[in-house]
Amino acid sequence: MKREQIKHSIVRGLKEQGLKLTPQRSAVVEILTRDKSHPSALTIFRAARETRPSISLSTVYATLALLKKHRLIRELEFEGMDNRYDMDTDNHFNLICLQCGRIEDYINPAPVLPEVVEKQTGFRIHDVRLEFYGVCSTCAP
Amino acid sequence: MKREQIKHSIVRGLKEQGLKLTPQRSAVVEILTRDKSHPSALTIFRAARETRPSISLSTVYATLALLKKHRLIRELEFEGMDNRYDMDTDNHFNLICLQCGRIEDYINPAPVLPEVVEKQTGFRIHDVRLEFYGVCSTCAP
DNA sequence: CCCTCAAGCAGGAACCATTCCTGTTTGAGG
DNA sequence: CCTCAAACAGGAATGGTTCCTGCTTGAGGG
Ligand SMILES: [Mn+2]
Ligand SMILES: [Mn+2]
Ligand SMILES: [Zn+2]
Ligand SMILES: [Zn+2]
Repeated sequence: MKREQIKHSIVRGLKEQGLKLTPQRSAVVEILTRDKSHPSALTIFRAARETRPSISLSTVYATLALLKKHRLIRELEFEGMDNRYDMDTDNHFNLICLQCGRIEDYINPAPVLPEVVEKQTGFRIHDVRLEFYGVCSTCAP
Repeated sequence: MKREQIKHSIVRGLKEQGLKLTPQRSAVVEILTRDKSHPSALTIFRAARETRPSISLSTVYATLALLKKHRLIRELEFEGMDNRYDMDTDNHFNLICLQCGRIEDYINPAPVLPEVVEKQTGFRIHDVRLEFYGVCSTCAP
């Protein structure tokens, strides 16, 4: 799905749940959409303050928690690194650069199918997290 | 690789690096080997105190950090859940039960090959993290 | 067999990203 | 224009992990 489409589906998701699309929330969604590096709460906060100087870090966290709760975004936790947020909730690989911290997407043509795992193991799957850690092509050309 | 084999390779790894296999470290490794649920530092600490009542939580953390540093074990960080430790550093899927917190292994017969991703993206891969979140067969029979 | 000293340890303080709390603001609906 | 619940800003609290300090241990040299 394209980023602009995902953005609209997030906004739609908020409305469908009877939640308000306030300027603060709009700013957070906008940044999540524009910043392809899977930004952290602090990064989003700093970017949001440029268009909306009075926004607080609490509100950014609250908005991210809200979006996460309604499964409109994905929260990724790391070791020794702030949490990062992924606007794409579809199953895909994230390539995490240990040098610059950027996280890019990698759409695998033949991903592992949860259904197959469920059949084999009896484990009921809700979410999938697929990650490669390493060095991106920009950092090691 | 079998658990007993992995245990020996951890012990061997310590010796190869000129590190001491103290009773405290031995206890931590032993528990990591025995407990298939990918235990947390606190869980390891509590189990270690049964055979070695004077061991401190600091030492458990230090030992885990040491093993991690030398890539003999794997640290897994989660949202709203303590870090967990995986004695198996090979690429495999972890099935994480959101109800009981247990983490089991799933050896995929056809995993995604890092080499393929590297060739396609130019991203140099060091580590792989593959996880399914859901409910295990014990919790939802 | 004892001494030395660096590695390792126990206990507790400090850290800091995230969550929680409280009083204030906002704006949709009446 | 009023009302009131939702949302917000600012700041305090939380807690798993890391850091710090002084003490212990045991391998290796004399
Ligand atoms: Mn992504
Ligand atoms: Mn595992
Ligand atoms: Zn990079
Ligand atoms: Zn379970």
